[in-house]
Amino acid sequence: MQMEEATVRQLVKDAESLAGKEVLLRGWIRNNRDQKAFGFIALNDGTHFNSIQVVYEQEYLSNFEEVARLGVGSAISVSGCLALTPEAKQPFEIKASKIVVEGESPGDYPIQPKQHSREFLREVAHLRPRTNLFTAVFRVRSLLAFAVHRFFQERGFIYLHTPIITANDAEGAGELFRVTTLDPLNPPLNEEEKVDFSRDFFGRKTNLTVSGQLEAEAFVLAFRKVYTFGPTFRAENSNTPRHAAEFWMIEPEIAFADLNDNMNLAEEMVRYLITYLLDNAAVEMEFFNRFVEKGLLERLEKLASADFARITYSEAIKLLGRAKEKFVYPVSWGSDLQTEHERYLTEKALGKPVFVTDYPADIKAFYMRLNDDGKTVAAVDLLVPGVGEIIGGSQREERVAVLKQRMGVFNINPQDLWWYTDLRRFGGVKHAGFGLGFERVIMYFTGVNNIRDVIPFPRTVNSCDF
RNA sequence: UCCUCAGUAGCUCAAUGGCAGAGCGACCGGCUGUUAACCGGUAGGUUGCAGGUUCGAGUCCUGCCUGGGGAGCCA
Repeated sequence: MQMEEATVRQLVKDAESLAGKEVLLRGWIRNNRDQKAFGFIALNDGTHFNSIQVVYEQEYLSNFEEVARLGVGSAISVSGCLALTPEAKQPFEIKASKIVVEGESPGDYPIQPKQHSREFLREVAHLRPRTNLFTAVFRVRSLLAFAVHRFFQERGFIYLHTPIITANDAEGAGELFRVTTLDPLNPPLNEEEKVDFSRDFFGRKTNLTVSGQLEAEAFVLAFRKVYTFGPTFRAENSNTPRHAAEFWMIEPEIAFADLNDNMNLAEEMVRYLITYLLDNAAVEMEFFNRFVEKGLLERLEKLASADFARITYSEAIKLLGRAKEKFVYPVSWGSDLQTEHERYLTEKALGKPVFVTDYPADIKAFYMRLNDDGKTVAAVDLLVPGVGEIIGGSQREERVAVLKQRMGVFNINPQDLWWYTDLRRFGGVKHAGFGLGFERVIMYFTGVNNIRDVIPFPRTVNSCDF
């Protein structure tokens, strides 16, 4: 008789009613402890953070010896009876009547039933999803991605796929990855003996996108509310726990909206995501709270209920000027906030997430709307304790004349972005948006403090393994 | 890119300039309810790489490589 296959997720949910029933499970061994005539296997079947204890006995298994020798990492199918064990560490276990070895794992399997360093696990990135930490991290990553879509879809946003390959060279958001089919050893040359990109695949210089914002602005003037959620590429030589060459960014854009609407959206979104996680990943969050960052849950619950702070850049400068803290970098109006300043603001002065708005125009991008004072732009950064900047956004400059003047200041030829200025000519309205670093949100919500540990196969400077 | 710390067994780490070790893992054996099981035994090393100082270098010096942390850039 073919037994119906069960999952650990189902068992956890319906343990009471399934007690005494025969079930079939398939999964991977996390730990195997054999004794003379019986043994215990911690089995993880991938459907739940928790592993299930399988009890096997010589008396009931024809292949007891084989099972007892199975190493960590081996794959098996288990048929057995679900037994409630209220007095034990685990609420229930499986008494095996049959175990089929699906795939053995020899003694050089690198993952042991103990704590490994994150650095070591990065070197075995193909196996690390079989550890508790990465099981939890990538479950949360998946849940958060879904929550992002749900948040926007519930509010009538259109999900927009902006191009991965672009010819936009104008935004200045960091170094670009060139996309080319030219032979690097023998490229075609023009009359000036320089590489002739007109003979490249697209007939021009192209690169991987550093942001979908400009394209999102085109769509927001048709759909009113749009968001992008996709990979982004920066060829920066950044060596920090917060930067990757390939990461995912969420970029909502809203029309008929100003900077305040923008912040309201950002705040509502961050809160929504936290609440979603606490409601849907309780086991994983409890794990992070215990083993990754003590007090994480308390911090997030507080975050979900308290308002974020909002201060202008000029207020922030005053606040920093009055601080007793000794800063390495001087605080002065006109220069960008240093990491130590941002940390002081969000961690010490205010002790919660803070929107800093209205930065000096000189240190922000050309597309940000010039304020009436002529000195600042309607920009906003969201700073959070521990991680720093997770959101950067602005109200966009919708006035053609001002936009062109600002392009001039930044040495951008308006012809190169003719379509972008066109958007202002034809029914342009005030609009705003922001970019949210998806990985930084995961870091912030899980306490995992290195971006390389929240990306399945991270790409960073000098590292593109797997 | 700059500053800083580190690199010793598969993993986590010890070793005053003087015999290269432990715990875990692996392998072999024991154990009637374990749960990072426990107990006994065995194997396992070009001390990141290349030079140098020294009677003698894992240890000191120089360069390089790799990794962590900090800074810049940013999400």
